[in-house]
Amino acid sequence: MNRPGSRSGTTMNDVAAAAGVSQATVSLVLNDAAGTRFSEETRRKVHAAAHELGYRTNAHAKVLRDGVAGMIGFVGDFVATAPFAGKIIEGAQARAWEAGLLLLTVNTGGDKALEAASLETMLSYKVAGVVYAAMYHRVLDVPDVLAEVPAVVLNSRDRSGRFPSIAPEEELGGYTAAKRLLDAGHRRIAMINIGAVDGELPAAVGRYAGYLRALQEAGVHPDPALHRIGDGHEWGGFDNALALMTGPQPPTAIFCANDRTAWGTYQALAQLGLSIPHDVSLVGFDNQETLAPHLRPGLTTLELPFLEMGRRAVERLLGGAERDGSTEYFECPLVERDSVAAPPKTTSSHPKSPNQRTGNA
Amino acid sequence: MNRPGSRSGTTMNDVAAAAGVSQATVSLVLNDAAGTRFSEETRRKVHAAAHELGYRTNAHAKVLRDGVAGMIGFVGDFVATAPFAGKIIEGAQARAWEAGLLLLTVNTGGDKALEAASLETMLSYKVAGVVYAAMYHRVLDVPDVLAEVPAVVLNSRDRSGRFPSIAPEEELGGYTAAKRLLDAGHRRIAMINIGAVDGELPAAVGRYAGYLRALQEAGVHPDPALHRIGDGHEWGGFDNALALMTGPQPPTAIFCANDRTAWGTYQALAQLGLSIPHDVSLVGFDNQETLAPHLRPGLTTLELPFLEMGRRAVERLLGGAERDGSTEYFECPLVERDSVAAPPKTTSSHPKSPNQRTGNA
DNA sequence: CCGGGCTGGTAATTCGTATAACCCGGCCCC
DNA sequence: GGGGCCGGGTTATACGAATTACCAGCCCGG
Repeated sequence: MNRPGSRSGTTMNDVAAAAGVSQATVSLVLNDAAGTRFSEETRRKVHAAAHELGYRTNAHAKVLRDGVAGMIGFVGDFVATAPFAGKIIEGAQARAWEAGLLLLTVNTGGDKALEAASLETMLSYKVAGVVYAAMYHRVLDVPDVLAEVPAVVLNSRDRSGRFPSIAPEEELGGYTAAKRLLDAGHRRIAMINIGAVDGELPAAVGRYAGYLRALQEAGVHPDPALHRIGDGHEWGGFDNALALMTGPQPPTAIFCANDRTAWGTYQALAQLGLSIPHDVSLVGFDNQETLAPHLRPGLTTLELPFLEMGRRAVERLLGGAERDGSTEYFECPLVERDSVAAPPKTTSSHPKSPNQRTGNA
Repeated sequence: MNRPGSRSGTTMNDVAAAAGVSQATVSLVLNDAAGTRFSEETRRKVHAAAHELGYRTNAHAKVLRDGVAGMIGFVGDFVATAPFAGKIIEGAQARAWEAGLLLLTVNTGGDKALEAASLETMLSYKVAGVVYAAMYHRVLDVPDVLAEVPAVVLNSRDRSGRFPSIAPEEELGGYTAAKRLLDAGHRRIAMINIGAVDGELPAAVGRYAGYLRALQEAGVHPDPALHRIGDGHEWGGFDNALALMTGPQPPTAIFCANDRTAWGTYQALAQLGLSIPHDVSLVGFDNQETLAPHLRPGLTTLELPFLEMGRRAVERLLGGAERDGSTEYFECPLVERDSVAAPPKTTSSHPKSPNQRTGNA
């Protein structure tokens, strides 16, 4: 009764006994090992016995012998919890499964002790690699222990440059957003940011840089008064939108550096009686699926390609330890909805264009 | 080079050699095995060597011997992806970790083949049990293979009654929601449901039943015209709210059977120029964290206790295979915000109450 | 009649850990 | 002075699967 493994289920020995062959034969037959020959009769008996007894291979025994496990560790700070980032896990898991691997996930909630302990456990399970994921894009310090195993940093960058990283291409995203508004004809384009542009938030810094580049490329001189720092939440959008639209020279379009900020902006514009996109055009960022498609009108925004990023993280892990520490950037595609239109013709305080259409109200 | 396990890291034998003792001694010392005696000197040497060499136990070898692994399987349909249900994983993981266990998670996305395959893999890893989770509360069929291992159904109920299940207490939730509105003084209380009440959606059926019970208990005769079936999304809320409020006898309060429906209702009411909670009071359901707290005004709603449910699922798994197939229901606490007030005094089309306050506009 | 090759399989070993069984020297006690 | 016992370890084995080396026939050619 105290014998370990007493409830371990059917083993190869049981199958061998039932089929009247040796354990080695069972192993070779079931694995269809190359370069071996067994009679059809024997194969049949083995398969029949295995099926009969409900044989299932003991993964631990296999790993112990082979030295490599069929699991990948996935540790994140709040990834499983973050409302929109579940996709990142989904992508990682999908790719892992294609390679026949399972994901060992831990959500540390920012607890460094838990993080360290779970990494230890993962390593003791001989995971084939570890994906170290962050809820939001930042520069972070990777635990040293990860040097012992293939590891990649996901949705962030490794400060030390030791590990390959995967992150969204923020600057291009900002550029795309601003360009979309420029292409629609806007010239006074505000941006409500989600953090300081001299801080450590690549999203805030990059998206702003892209916004500036687009403006300059279009020959529009950026007005500092049109760039405002929000908090990344509704209030940041609400307050800043209110301030912008009631200011001396209100913009005709606003680039909100994330969707929640955009939501706050919707609410502020509604309060002011301004319509989207007729009076003001809007572009968001994140394509938060519980939000962006459901706003009225639907929010045109940029999508964080979490699914692909998750996939790629595992892909890179599997591709061997290319210990190059390079960062791979993922483009954020523009998702068109209905929050962008041409600027209103009436508010044109700078009648620049000579051949202005004969405007009927 | 082809030797398996060549990169397997330090083993107990290495430690034993370094410390000048036998492998058994290392095992006994490191595990602090009861009933054994070793000199302090030996213990020190062993620990020193282990630390020196960076020894880490090989979990697979241990499991192989002991027969039971330190992992719990977690398979869900869309749980990892669903925006609000990440908490369910978080809770499960937290409880598992307290028991020193890791979660092996798979998100099947509804793919039955993937589900079967990953369950096989989990079982081959000798998981201590499996949590079978569903994105939304329903009655489902559990794969037979789960009978081989402790298993519990999470956020749904097992049709066969073989497995313990954990689900939210929908009826009480509906009752609480309606009672909150009754207590605020409302008598014409509508409900916009998220599905048919004769269907297989316990949330729709249960919440409606609770709503009815609260009304009847308060002596309010339910008006069938005030119960409407939506689709669970914004449009269901929008359309039905519009219909309700423009009907012959509009309600003074609406119970929306989920938060997204409530959001649609907000939008409809805004369009009609009605204010919440002054003109109409609202109660939602789900306490979706990306939505409910951010609406204006904040939505009073019922919270699905996912964190606790996740915890409890693992707890029940660990508590041994109480193969009782009973369902354990979790109460949904009311989360007060600002969408409920007393009914407007002016619209009282049924002057029932004799001592009506002298209403000033 | 002997050797070689082929067919169809088996015995033995390995992975890393836990643990039951055992062993040896010294001390105490009768 | 011998047996018991205790402190301080060691030896051996099992867990389940994969794999290498080997083995027993049998056939065929020279």
